[in-house]
Amino acid sequence: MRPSKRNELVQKALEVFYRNGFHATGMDMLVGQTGISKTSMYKHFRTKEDLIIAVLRLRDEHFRNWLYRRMEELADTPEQQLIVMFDALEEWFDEAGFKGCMFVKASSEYQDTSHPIHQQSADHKRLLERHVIELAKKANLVNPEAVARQLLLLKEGAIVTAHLAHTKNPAQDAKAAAILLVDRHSH
Amino acid sequence: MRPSKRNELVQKALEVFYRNGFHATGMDMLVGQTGISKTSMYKHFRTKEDLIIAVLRLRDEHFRNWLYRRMEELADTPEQQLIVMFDALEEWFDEAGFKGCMFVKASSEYQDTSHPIHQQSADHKRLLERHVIELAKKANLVNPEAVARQLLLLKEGAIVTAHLAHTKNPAQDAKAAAILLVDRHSH
DNA sequence: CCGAAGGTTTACTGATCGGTACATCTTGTG
DNA sequence: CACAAGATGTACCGATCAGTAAACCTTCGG
Repeated sequence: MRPSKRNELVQKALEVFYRNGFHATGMDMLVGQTGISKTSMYKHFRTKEDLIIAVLRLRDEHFRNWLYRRMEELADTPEQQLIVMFDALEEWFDEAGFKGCMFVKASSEYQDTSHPIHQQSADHKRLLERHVIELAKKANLVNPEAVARQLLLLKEGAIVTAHLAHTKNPAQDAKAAAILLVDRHSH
Repeated sequence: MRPSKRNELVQKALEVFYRNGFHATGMDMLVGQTGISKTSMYKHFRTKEDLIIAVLRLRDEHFRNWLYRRMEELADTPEQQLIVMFDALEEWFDEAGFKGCMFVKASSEYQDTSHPIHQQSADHKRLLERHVIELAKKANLVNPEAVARQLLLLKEGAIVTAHLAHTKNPAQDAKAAAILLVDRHSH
């Protein structure tokens, strides 16, 4: 079983699911869009849900890697990295195919908290939170956990709002609030 | 055509869609859960999408009425009303069947910006924004539009986070940040 | 060159999707 | 009560859903 085919499937399925939604994307559409036969898919993944979970794992890896790296590229100090997170988000919002957070959408379609897909989405958010808390600690902020959670509320709000597009630039609104929050909690 | 049956249908469909999702809820399930026959449904609504739009309209009315009223009950001044919005949200999060924002979920399942369901969701957010901006103006805050948008980012973030449940109490985190924001913009 | 192991494709399954035709029942008016 | 108008329920439509059986290639040791 060549792993390259499997990776190719997950990669392409990610694009289709992100663009089209989970329930709205049938396995037959996946066949058409990926050029991979259905039987091959079911050799690699027992069910559609298993495929979605693999897709979310890949998305988690890609997104966190991208965001963390971009934050490091845009600023040197941990304090500034927390702020430029919102510049990185703005870049993402401006990308052509931007359609909001894949994990929010996944948990919207699989709402039961105990559902593996919902839990996978929650895991992603937990990993992000841990990283931002670490940065807040490195920045020597008072009450780093609380600041981190507040910054992440701004992040989630900005993503949702950017997708619903009822505000011109949520990333910069969020950044302004973030600057205030970080400033207030620095020594 | 008795309007009461129509209202009953929309009301019950709202509950099922909210609990179960839009694509995941078939018309047959709706028949089972509402006790209303499919033909009746299609006499009132040409398509499933039309029904969903009616559901979202009702949800918009109910939710905004509830939130606005609750904010007025919990505080007297416009400035304080902006703050206690997050106490009202917390009450919502603690309700038994809480499953996040119906409009975020709708726009997650109908992603195309030009889709009527997506636009309906965007309309709801716009109406909320207008109201919060008015409050910020009444509170005599500097740059009321910006503060209002920032508060709403916190609101959206709190709702998403409460649904994904990776943080104990997003409403109070958001409230703390809101107090800071409002304080910073008051004269 | 052979043959077999294993991945791939075609063609199909029962179930369910959104939506509809038509017969039946309910209701307001005389 | 009679009767027409309109709402209702049953039974069904083709299309599509997730998932599968079995024939079909490809590849590699000998």
